[in-house]
Amino acid sequence: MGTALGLMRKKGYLNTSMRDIASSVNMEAASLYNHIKGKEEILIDTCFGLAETLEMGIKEVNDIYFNAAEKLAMAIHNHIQALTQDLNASHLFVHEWRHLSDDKRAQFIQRRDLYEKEFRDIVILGFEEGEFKNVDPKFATLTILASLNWVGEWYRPQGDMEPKEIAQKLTQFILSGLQKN
Amino acid sequence: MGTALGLMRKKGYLNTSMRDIASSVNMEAASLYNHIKGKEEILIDTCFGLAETLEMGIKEVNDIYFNAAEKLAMAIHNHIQALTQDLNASHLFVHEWRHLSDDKRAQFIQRRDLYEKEFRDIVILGFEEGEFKNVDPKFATLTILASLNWVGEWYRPQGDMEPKEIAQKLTQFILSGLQKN
DNA sequence: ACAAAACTAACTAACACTTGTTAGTTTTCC
DNA sequence: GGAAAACTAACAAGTGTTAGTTAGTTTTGT
Repeated sequence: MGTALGLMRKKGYLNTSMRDIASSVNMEAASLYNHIKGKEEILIDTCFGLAETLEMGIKEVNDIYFNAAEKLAMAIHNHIQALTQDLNASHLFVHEWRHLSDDKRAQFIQRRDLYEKEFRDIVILGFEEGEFKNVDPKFATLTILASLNWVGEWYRPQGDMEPKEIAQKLTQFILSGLQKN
Repeated sequence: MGTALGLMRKKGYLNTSMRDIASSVNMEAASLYNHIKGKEEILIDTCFGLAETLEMGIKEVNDIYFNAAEKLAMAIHNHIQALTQDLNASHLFVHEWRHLSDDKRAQFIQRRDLYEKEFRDIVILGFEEGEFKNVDPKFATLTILASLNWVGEWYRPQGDMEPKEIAQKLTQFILSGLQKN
């Protein structure tokens, strides 16, 4: 069902009809119901699937590293890997989760907040180590995640920057900023 | 028509029907057409209105300051002021412009790219001055703008951080990052 | 000043179309 | 032969928008 995700990224979830999806695979809309329960299943599976990948990524980070700078670098790397691996899925994850039904949306937000907290803990750890500045952790985390999630908007697989390089530059940027010294 | 923007922010542009908008102001859908040409006009006016505000903001920056660090600080400040001034409009500007009709969307993207270029020129200027690192300007600009635009997602007018303070922290973060030294 | 005309902004009703989904039927494949 | 997967047809609801009308207000001409 990858082509459905492509359509949804291009036209938006709400703007993509079951008939659109069907005709993109030379079918009738009704036939899709032999494979999925309904339109929302696509959104649910995609959003929660990527959520799981990201959660595994951040768990791995905490298992391996001990200091904040290394943790952050690997967390960023894993996040970018997950996002760039399927841009169509990323789009649904970053933008279209709003259109999940009420209960699913609540679940999604909860998991998202938990993931955010893992990042925030790294920022806090860095301060406790004396390595990071005494910034507002919530503010810093939101700003970091904004930068990461936006990568899905401009990254192109055949472009001149690979995910690994993007992650590395982002880490550099987030750790030491734009200014010299 | 501010309540229409509120609905569109809450439910999404496509998910907000003319009947929704009408009943939020105790009217019939047809009556709205005495005031606006159609649903898209709301999206057009909002997206291009905010675009104009932002363009004026960046023009002002270039009129007043000469060095890159000051320019960047004021550009960030103006951007945050514009976005936080009307969160409903910001949401349409950041997320829903995709649903503009083809020609309007093309115009919008063009102006957006131009605005992006103004930011990029500041980054480049900073390098030429010897004040900024030799980063990839396109990458840096996209990352910066991602951080700025995301503010609309978490900023709350009655919250504990004012736009001015947000802009200041963002500038600090972008210029010198998270790490000490 | 006052009737006539024009304008504003609301209404009801309807049009033509699209939406996600279901039921029932036929085809395909092993 | 029987399950999997396609089909046709239809449903009930919702979509943006237009037409035609009506009441109340404002502008105009004499």
